[in-house]
Amino acid sequence: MPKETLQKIKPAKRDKLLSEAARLFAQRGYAATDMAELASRAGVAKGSLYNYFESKQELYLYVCRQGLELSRRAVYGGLDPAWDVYHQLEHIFRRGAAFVRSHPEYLLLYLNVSAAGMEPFAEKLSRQVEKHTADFLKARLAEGVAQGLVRADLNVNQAAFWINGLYIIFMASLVSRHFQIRLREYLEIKGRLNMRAIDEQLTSTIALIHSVLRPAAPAPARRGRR
Amino acid sequence: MPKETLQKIKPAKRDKLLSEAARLFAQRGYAATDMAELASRAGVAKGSLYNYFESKQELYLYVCRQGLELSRRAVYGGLDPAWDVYHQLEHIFRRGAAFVRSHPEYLLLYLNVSAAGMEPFAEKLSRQVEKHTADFLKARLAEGVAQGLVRADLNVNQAAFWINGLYIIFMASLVSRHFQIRLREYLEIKGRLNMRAIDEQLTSTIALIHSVLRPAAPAPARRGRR
Amino acid sequence: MPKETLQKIKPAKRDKLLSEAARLFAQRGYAATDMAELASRAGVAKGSLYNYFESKQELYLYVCRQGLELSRRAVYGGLDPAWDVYHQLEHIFRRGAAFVRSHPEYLLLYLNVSAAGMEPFAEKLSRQVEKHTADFLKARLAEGVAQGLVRADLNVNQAAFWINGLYIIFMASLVSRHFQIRLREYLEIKGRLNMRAIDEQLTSTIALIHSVLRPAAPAPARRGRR
Amino acid sequence: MPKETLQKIKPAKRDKLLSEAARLFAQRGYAATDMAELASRAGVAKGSLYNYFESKQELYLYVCRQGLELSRRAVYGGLDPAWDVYHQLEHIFRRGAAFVRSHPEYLLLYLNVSAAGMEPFAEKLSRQVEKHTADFLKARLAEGVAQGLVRADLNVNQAAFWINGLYIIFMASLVSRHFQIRLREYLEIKGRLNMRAIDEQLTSTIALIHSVLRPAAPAPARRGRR
DNA sequence: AATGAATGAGGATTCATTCAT
DNA sequence: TATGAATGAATCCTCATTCAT
Repeated sequence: MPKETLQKIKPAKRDKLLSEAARLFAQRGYAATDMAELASRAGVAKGSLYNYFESKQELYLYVCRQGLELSRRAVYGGLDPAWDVYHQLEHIFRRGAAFVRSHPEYLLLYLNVSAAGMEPFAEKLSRQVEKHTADFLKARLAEGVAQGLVRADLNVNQAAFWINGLYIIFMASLVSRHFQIRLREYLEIKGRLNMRAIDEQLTSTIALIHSVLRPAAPAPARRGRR
Repeated sequence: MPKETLQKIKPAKRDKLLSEAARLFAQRGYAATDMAELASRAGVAKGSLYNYFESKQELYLYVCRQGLELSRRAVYGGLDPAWDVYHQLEHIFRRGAAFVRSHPEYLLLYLNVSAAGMEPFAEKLSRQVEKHTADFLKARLAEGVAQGLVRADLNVNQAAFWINGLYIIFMASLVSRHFQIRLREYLEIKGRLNMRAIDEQLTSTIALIHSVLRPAAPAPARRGRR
Repeated sequence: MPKETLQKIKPAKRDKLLSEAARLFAQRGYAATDMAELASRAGVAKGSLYNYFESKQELYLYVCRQGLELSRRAVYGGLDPAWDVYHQLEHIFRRGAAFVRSHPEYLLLYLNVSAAGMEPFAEKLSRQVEKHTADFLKARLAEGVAQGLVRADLNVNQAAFWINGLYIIFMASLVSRHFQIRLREYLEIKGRLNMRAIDEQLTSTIALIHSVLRPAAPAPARRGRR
Repeated sequence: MPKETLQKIKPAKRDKLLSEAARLFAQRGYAATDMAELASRAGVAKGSLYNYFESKQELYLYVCRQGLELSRRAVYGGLDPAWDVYHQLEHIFRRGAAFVRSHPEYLLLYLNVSAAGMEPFAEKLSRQVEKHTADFLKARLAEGVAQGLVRADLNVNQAAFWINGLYIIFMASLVSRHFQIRLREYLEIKGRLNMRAIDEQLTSTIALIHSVLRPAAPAPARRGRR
């Protein structure tokens, strides 16, 4: 979607441009981001932006898509298909949190697509963004069911839906001011939001998912477990 | 925070203004909302807006706070403190969904506070918004634990955190284009998002919460525990 | 020129209004003075201003004229026609300085008539303002000449012109920020502008005028003076 | 202080802009000057003004400073340091009058700095404006004293102060409506203000200065004093 | 291909004045 | 007569985009 010119410039320049764009859009939001400021931060002439992209919108879309790509690579990279559902889920949550901490801009961009006035972007991005994770989660859950690791009566789609829901809320709590404040209010954290608190919360969320997915304890042996 | 003049105008006019403001801000977002258009939609002169509010910001804040108030009344109204946790939770989810369906604007405003560039608003609104629900959920859960209706080993704060997280994601799915698309993707809904689908999802989310909170059930011996 | 209504209100109220108007117009200038703020400072409803005056312009003119009246009374009051030119001139300079110090607003209004964009006001005020002083000075100088106190070859009109010029510059130095800065630069005053410095300057200005008006020393006795 | 962009445009365009700005600001005053109108008069887009200057204020300051520069060059240009005080003073008065007649806008801008509400500009401009002339006048007078051309008992600072005062009033009479009216009133000029009248007045003002500065003249014994 | 000056629609806010109460 | 809410023209400034160099 960007012009071919974008491919012709030095990769370092392109990367600088795209990462500054991601940072700025994430920080200010789409409307409040100034193309002139973006150009100057990226060390590029204002006019050049329009040599690379048709418009601010196109640039924004491209940055979002690229962020999605990066996020995916970071989160799904190193994932071994041989692992069981639980292992894979935990991997995703932990890698996701790590990536979001080092690159908050991409999650902020994601959250922004649900903001008011961003519908045109949602139309173009949302399905593409969600499909991958939805398919992945559903597949893992189905496998889990098949392997007897997951309750057989689970509604796989719904489970994927709320597992991802928890993921979103959790990640949002790491980057969005609002969700940070919310987290602190719920968890009654007074001082700084330290990594330990986050980690505990992460662990507990994963445990929650486990406890819901796990097949009901075998009927005859209800006693004596744990 | 609004000027006193706001209190002196005819309630019908004020209500019209505030509801149009909520609608417009929710639809377009803060930055993209034009005060002139708002004025004309509200049937008021542009200058009059500034007789009522110091600035666009103040108006926005007021509309958000008012939306919060309305939402609370709608959601918590009719709630009987004698009900048990599960009943109360279900009431809130169902009333919440109903209110959000009839007044999507207020949830959209809520979602917007977490958007990029809205940090100044988050600082002023978020705690105020979240505290009420957080306190309510924690109190109900604690009661539930005391009554033996909820697992004794539950971390109440964390539980409140993710219950509300599910609530947010669910409600967002009713109003935000992005979350609608996401819902349809996860639940594989092809046609229109009908009320039945929503209701099923609601029911299943409530069931999920039940299943997590419920004490591990020693089937034969429900009596006599604790 | 103001509406009759102005005469019907309580004198205290009217005085308050006019003095606040003078202060505000003097401080901010015509354009930057806000009728609403003026009303509120004067303890009067905004609408009432328009019951008393047709327009901001009319109010401004009235305030200027009233200031002129007050200034005159203050400056020319207590002046004894029996005094000689020099005595009368000194009286005027000293009374002028005293009045300007206690009511800077009126001199500021005067200075403002010469500002850009104030031509419509100049057309209506300037002659009226200047005529009185011009006539007075010329008459005194002519008398002085007739009495042999003033050089017979004096061009009375020109002398009146520059005597008043010195008066204006001097008084301006007491109230206008620009002329204050100028005074301090010329007189090399570092600290605060104290009353003594002002008084010295006043005395020296009067001496200057004396020295110019005084008839040339009698030819035969050039030696031995001073 | 202006943006670098200003230096990069065609000089003709820049000159046109600055001279139109000077004219308009001088005519209307700071507050009443409309940036849009200025732009259109200068044959420039509104937005371009903001490519050259941060704000209306900055533009105004720049125009004033530039006017000061031009005035100085016009007035002090062609002045021979070998001339005596009187010659130099006369040069300055005559050149000043000529410049003010051909470029009234700059003197109007100067006068405006002393208007109400212009204090922020006075703080930034006044000392800079006055220092040069003050220093010049004092230096010339001191030289005059040293050369025996000026009364030894002269208070140089005060003399410089009122000589410049007369200069200001005189020049103001050429450009400000108010001071024009005042001049006509004092000098009883009925018809148009012709150049002859101005010139006479100029000559007489210079004569006045001479008469005050000149050492008391012991006619027979000019030699041998001090 | 890169640059950055030029453009002008757009948008928040102010304020003199009007007018219904 | 007093009031102050209502009005909308006016004004500063921003910013995406274009285009000449």
